[in-house]
Amino acid sequence: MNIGKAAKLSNLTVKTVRYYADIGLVKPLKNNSTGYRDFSDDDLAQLQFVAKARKFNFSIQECEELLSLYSDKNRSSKEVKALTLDKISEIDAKLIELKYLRHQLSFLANNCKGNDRPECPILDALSDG
Amino acid sequence: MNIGKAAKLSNLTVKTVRYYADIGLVKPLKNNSTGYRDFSDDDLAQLQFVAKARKFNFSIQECEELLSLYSDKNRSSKEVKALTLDKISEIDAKLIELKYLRHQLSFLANNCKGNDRPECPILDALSDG
DNA sequence: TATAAACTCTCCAGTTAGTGGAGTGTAAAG
DNA sequence: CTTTACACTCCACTAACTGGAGAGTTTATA
Repeated sequence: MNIGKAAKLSNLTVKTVRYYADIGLVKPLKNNSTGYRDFSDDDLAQLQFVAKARKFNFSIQECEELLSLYSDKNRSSKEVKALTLDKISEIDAKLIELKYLRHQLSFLANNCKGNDRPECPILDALSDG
Repeated sequence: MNIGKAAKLSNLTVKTVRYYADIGLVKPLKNNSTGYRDFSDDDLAQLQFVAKARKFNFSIQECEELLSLYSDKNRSSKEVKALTLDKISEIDAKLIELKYLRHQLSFLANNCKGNDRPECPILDALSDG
């Protein structure tokens, strides 16, 4: 199938699919006369896989690892689980950081009257050495 | 003062300070004979301000807005508060997204034995159309 | 059959917020 | 007087795309 169809069926943009092909994440055949990429059903499955994994916050490089585990019939589930647990830890760290940030910002916002006067505890906090 | 001192006093790297000067976020004077940047106390205050705001997740562009509000003596605190509330909303959205992600990933991880066998519900979920 | 619309291609540039390094010049210390 | 520490510019790179130009291809319509 052409790139447009592959993109539609994987919920990715044409640009993104082309990009994935450029970096070798998928390897569609190429029609020599037209230069059009030709995506097989397998290529499509890979694209769908990557699209999902990206939504799960896996980086492109991690997607590559997952893809190779995915296509390795002799894989162990251990590695995939390890990768997933790492990702969960990352998310936990990010959650802590964001919660702290939110706490600080809402404290500042609560102390700011938000009126037409120049006094602003938010700016004071930011400029406070 | 020279860039090294300005960087140290604002907890930024020299590279970052130079970058901020390049994009015009601070405007230190330049010694014509040596080419060295010369940071005033005011420049330093701006750098410290930006360093803090960046830690609060404000983008460079938002830092610019905050800086101009900061140096505008006739500013109203309204705008600053609005910017801050926006930032809090952004953080909230990100928190929801991450919590959802975490939920899904830990569900998958819990169902994956993580042994030497190839069966892996994580990969199954990713490849499941 | 002609043409217009829709699709595809490559290549280049830009995005965010810096970081790393090469090559070179300047200032301070021993 | 030389070493060391600092400063400079310029270029390339990061992640993961996105936008657009300019050109070729395929399909639908008049």
